[in-house]
Amino acid sequence: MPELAEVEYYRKQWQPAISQCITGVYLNASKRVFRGIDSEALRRDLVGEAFTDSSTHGKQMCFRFGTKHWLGVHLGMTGKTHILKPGETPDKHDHLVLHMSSGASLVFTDPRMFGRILYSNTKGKPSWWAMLPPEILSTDFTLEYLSRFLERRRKSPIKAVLLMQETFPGVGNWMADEILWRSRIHPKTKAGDLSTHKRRELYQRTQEVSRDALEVIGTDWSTPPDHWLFNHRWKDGGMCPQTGVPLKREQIGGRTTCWSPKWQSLQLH
DNA sequence: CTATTTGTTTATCC
DNA sequence: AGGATAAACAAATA
Repeated sequence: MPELAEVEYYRKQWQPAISQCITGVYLNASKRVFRGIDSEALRRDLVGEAFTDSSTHGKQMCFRFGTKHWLGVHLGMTGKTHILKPGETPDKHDHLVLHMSSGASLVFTDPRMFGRILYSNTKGKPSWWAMLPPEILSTDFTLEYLSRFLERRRKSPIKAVLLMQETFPGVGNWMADEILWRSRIHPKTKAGDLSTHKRRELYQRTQEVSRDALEVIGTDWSTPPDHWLFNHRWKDGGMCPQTGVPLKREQIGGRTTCWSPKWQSLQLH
């Protein structure tokens, strides 16, 4: 499920264990979520270290232990984090379990295993945590920056462009649809065909949807209000909250896309 | 049985 | 070279 707000929600799930020490690490190195990393080092080095910090960047999470242990968690399509109370046992898809000094355990679970664990033992930020694009709500995410990217991806449908993490870190399928609906832009519009006005609209709605999502979902996973597209977009038969007309659903940019005909008009150059 | 899934990486073609 | 597109990954759910 995870886009930027859901990722923020899942980051917070481990917070009750902040400042506790790791007393043991359970993992199964053969699971796909550990692809490309030294999971044996992770298991060996983390024991005895204290949980010192956590943060997110788009869909990436970073948990710090001591001063030089960096644990990256990407939730993929079905990843989750939660805490196991003392005495509770992990289930089939709990791929990483950190036993803490309180007796509780920090768990990363992911049935589909599109998620990924990263680990570095370095004094400063590892590259996977340092080499990241500007966040959508940062001051470096400007209209000019956004416009340059739209020009570079001018031949692609705007829906596909919004899903590109190199410039829209944390935007996923539902956020992209919400942004385009609020901007009144048809998802099939080529990125290069957006007028100056529509580019500004897209910029402002992208920041707005990020803020709204963090406030409503990122805080306590509340259900968004019915005046968002969110509650209407998931299955066939939904109605546009603005026009009352049935929403359309179709594959665009390889993903199921929902939009409101008439409300979102196709821009042509 | 089929089709679907809030994501990313890789291969292939242009 | 860089961009566009589709397939692959894997398991649950309807």
